[in-house]
Amino acid sequence: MYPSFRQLQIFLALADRGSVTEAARLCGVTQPTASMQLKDLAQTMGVPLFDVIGRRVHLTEAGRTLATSARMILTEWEGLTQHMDGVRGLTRGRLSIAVVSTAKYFMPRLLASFFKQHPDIDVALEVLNRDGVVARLRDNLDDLTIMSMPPADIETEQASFLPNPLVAIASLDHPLHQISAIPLSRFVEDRLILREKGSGTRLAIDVAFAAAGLTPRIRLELGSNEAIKQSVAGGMGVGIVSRHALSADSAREGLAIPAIAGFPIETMWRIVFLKGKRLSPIARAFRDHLLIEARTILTAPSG
Amino acid sequence: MYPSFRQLQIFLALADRGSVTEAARLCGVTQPTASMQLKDLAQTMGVPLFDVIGRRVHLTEAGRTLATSARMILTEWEGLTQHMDGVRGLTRGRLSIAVVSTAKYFMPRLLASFFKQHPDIDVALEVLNRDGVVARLRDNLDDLTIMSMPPADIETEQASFLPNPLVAIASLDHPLHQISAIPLSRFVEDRLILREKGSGTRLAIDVAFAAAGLTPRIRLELGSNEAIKQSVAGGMGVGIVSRHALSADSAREGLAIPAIAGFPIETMWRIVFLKGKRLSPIARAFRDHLLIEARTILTAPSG
DNA sequence: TGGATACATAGATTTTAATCTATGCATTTT
DNA sequence: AAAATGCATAGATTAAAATCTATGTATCCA
Repeated sequence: MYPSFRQLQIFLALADRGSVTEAARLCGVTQPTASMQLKDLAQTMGVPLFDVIGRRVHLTEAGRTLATSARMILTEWEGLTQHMDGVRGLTRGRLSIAVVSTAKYFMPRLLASFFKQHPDIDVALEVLNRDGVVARLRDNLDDLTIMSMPPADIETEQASFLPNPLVAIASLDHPLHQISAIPLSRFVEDRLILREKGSGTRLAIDVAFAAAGLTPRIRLELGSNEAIKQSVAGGMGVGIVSRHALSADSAREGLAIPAIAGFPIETMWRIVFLKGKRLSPIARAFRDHLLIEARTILTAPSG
Repeated sequence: MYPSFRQLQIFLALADRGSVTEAARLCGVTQPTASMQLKDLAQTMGVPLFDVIGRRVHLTEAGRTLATSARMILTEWEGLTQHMDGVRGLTRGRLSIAVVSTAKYFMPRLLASFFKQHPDIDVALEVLNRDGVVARLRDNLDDLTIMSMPPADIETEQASFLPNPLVAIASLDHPLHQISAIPLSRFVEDRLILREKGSGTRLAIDVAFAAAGLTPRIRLELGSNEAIKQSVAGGMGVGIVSRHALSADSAREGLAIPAIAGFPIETMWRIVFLKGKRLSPIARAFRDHLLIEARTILTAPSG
């Protein structure tokens, strides 16, 4: 029913060279082997592919047709294996990552350094809030996902690669700054400006407060860190964001970080993927890149 | 190094159905067999092609790439086998024939009746003088050749399918017509108008004359039967042509056939091909057609 | 007419391919 | 928790694939 790729290869060699012996040599087999394979192939096709007149081999019409198809098939396979070699060798391929919104502040720099090492790789970076990322994780839509609060109801493999401290922020003129060591109980007297439920930041905050036996009172629930910073700087209240959401000189943004007991809330950025998933070589390379380089790159002068 | 077509087939089934068990059923094998084949294929590629999360199968990026190539390869093969089935079933294909120039008078009718039975067949009909046909025969450029005088220095297979009588012709007012039984010796007193050396007609004439211990004296040597007929009708002398070159009513062309001893020179139209050549199914069909139908068709009212 | 060349076949061997049944393990559903 | 579903592995069997050496036969060339 089907030929073997080897048979096609030998047949193509025959078509090119016009000689069974030559074809055999080209394919690294003995002449009888090639002869046999060609015979089998002809039988598979059910039509004579060539005839031998004297010591010369002539392809039949059917043989020429087969040669064309065989060439196409082997070329296709050749291209595919080269592509796969590239993937294995990390010179090309596609890397798809879903990250939680706060990660957008540092992922670009990590990606940039990865690009330098693997210039031909395509990266698709999906930025969503935690719920969105978890949904993609569940459906196995990405090579890797990045978040701080992996879901407990899905079996995953995880690797931490960077601290993700959540800090309290207040406007520069907020009364909180007059106190030097602020107890958490004092802090929660204010109603807070926080990320929405469904965000990782919010989940971490809720978990931390619950552990202290407290529930935060919410003034404003916002879908973006920028919106929170703007609101806090505008004097609408105190908030909590990841330190990564703040620039190195937060005062310039009109924000200060009061020293509050229990802060920063220490979480970690994690690489997360479904348990049992076999990472592609590229994904593995990127994971290793994060594990090894994240601290270095993000504490360098430019970061 | 190479996969098997079967593996590609199973993998495509997997890609379509998203389940190993389904793919196995589709390909008519047990689940473990499919599982094994897929594993082998992945190993051949050197890259994971899919991962199993829970009871769901997800193709990897590499898997999708392979699926595309596999689909192309199997489609190509599918098309090819259909084509070959057509060739085997004589519904399509190409038939290449080289015929000696005199055969052009009757080949069209034989081809027409063959077309009726095999309408999708392409025919390439090459018309040359005998030397040209022999050259093509030697190089095995055609499925079949048609001639009366096969070369003796090439080993060929032959089959006669039709008489090819060579007749003497003279103009209607030629003095030869006053004689009732013309001896050959009288005939050769005239200088003759004949086909060129290298034509089959000429060769047959030379052979026949040599057998009678005579050599024809040549007045005019022409490359076409039509030219000979015109010259003879114009009174330039007597000639010899195949009866096939004459219409049923030769008088209308200004020609008569004097009754000369030794005429007509009886030769046969032959199907000729190199010994050892394996005829394509179409060529075989056409050969059979000639052997069976030639007399019938050419003696029918229209011929 | 030898000698060289080229394809085919025969016979044998070794490998590997393809497949099965049985079973294990994880996940999903009831 | 039990039943059902789905993939993987183990172990075994059978088939056939791929290959070799040796040999036969036809052809071409000098």
